[in-house]
Amino acid sequence: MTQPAAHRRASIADVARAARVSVGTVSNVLNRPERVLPGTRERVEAAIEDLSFVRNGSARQLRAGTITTIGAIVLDIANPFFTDVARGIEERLDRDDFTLMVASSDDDPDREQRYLRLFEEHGVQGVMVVPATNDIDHLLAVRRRGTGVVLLDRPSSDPSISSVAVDDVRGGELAAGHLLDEGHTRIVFLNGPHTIRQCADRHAGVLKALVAAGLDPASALLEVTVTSLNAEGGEAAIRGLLESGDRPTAVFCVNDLVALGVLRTLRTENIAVPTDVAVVGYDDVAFAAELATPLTSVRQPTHELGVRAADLLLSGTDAAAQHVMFQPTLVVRGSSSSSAT
Amino acid sequence: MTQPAAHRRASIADVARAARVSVGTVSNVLNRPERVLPGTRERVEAAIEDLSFVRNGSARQLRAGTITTIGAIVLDIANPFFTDVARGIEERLDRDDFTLMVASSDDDPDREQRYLRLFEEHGVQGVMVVPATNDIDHLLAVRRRGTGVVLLDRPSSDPSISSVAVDDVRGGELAAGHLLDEGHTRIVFLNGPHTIRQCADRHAGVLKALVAAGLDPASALLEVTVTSLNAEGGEAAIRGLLESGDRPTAVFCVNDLVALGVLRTLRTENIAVPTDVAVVGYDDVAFAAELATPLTSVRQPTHELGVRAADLLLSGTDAAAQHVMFQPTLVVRGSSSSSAT
DNA sequence: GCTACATTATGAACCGTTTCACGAGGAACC
DNA sequence: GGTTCCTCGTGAAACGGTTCATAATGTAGC
Repeated sequence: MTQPAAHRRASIADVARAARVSVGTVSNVLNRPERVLPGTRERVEAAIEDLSFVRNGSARQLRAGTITTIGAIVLDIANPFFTDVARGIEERLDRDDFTLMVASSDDDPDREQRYLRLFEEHGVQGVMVVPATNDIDHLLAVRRRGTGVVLLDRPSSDPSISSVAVDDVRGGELAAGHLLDEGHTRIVFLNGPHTIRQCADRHAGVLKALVAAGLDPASALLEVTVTSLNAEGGEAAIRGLLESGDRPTAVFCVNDLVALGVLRTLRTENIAVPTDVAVVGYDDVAFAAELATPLTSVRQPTHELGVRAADLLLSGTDAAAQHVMFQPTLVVRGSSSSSAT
Repeated sequence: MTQPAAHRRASIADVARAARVSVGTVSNVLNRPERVLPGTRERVEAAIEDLSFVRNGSARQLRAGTITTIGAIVLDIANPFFTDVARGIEERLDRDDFTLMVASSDDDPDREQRYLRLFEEHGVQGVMVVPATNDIDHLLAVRRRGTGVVLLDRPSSDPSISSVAVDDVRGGELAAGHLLDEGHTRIVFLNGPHTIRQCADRHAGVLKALVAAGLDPASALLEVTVTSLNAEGGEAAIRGLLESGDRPTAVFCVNDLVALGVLRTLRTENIAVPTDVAVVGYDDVAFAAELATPLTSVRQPTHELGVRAADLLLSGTDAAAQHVMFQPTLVVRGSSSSSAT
């Protein structure tokens, strides 16, 4: 039995040698088995097995060109919103036998760039990105070079790039409007940085609601930027507010994880929800309804978002870009209204 | 201005031509800029910009050999347990400037194979896998061919493959033991299929606790296999039990998502927790403490699990395999004990 | 026996990088 | 002025597949 050189993966040439055929034949066995005589095929297959040969994807792709993989870059892989979207994407891709690779940018433009570059250099068919910054020039460049790009959870400002988003202005408006309806006259908004479009939009929505109610945003709104968009960030933010003596009566959180941190803190501080402080979240994650004080939240069609995004990427490499905008809905629960179910 | 051929990405040769240098020089500008005279370098950089050249990752890798990426294959990307682990992995990889690609197998051995193959063919330095089956021969084969493999959340039965796991037998024992301590004499265990090692192990732990308490498992334990390991699966399972008239007094759920579904259902059915039914979950996800009835759960050091796994993969390609086993702890809350805080 | 035509197998060209031995042109030194 | 060293830049040889024109072989038909 011929041994391959130690520590070197067997190549197609090794297989060819072992099976006493040419490399072309091995390649045919791999890609168009019907073209090779059963006897030869078996010999080749035996050699493959014997040498435990694995195709070199880089070489294959270098010559063949394409690959049926698409990449997704989300802001935070630990955020249920994004993973729900990812499930939607996967579901759709599966139908066309595409595979999905997920990477997390952590809101860091550099990391986003790094992964984007990695995906592009490896020739994925397309990337779905939740951009960490407002500026999408780098994505336009990727698009121009021939890789499909779909913006996730963010309307596209450019006609050449498709996008699938949920109306965040409307979401902010729904949340703030609800709090105002409940009689609050001042809202604390625990938001992320405005460099994240969703955050800026939700802020705009809040303003819209305040103005519609005839309030002056300067006094009726306090926006606090949380350090990280998760429970720890929410906890730190609300704790900061409480310690400064500025106890809010209504808190709108940019996502449910932040809201979770807020609820947790309010409970340990024995502050009643919604009597003393009303809380509204965003995303309506699975556990929102089951919390100690069920969380009022803005629901987004996450799964559908992912499915649709994958749809756009698969269907139209050449077709004109499409911009899909879903509408969010408000789910009122006990954390913001004592009259809620 | 020279235009590259339509629909063909610019290659290093195009750049060389445009900058009137050799391909070797372009490569040097890309990889060891200090070796080329500033003037030439600038000319090359201008050409790169001009042609919006992007390295072909396949070609690069084909020649250069390695790549600083590692792949992770988890059972369910929407499960917080796995994404928390992924965060841990990322944190560790970042320190060494490695990148992480995550894929989700959905408990499907075929999908696991597909992604494993994809990762291996593309020459990742290593893969971290939560295997969907008991049989890990395919992983051994990958390891033998030179790609690093670390088993995630699953003790390795093979000396050549490192693993990082949490003692699931102990976890099952803790959960069941606690329920028995609370006075229950019959436990319903909503478990996943035993083909998933974690499920089989937790079951073994439950048995151990029952036997230690002098009970006969045949009558003191009812194991129900849930269709999917999430809230919907939990809801369906408990609903099935209730409709069959077999109302349990103590339910142990294989993870917190399943427990969430159970709690949700019990609440809509107006069944009191823990008075009528005690519930224990597994994973101690972030929201467990904040639920309407705070959920008793088995806590696993998820983040640490990920960090340690990445550690093993990065440190020891050649070093002997290591098997790390963490111990879980039980966090008692209101869902299982009226005396809990 | 000769041509015509499938059917299989072959081997070289090619994909786009990196790497490396080598050459050209100075500078430095004796 | 000749030798030695350096600094830059060159060009061709890999890397490991796929593809395609071509060769070898066999079969049919006349």
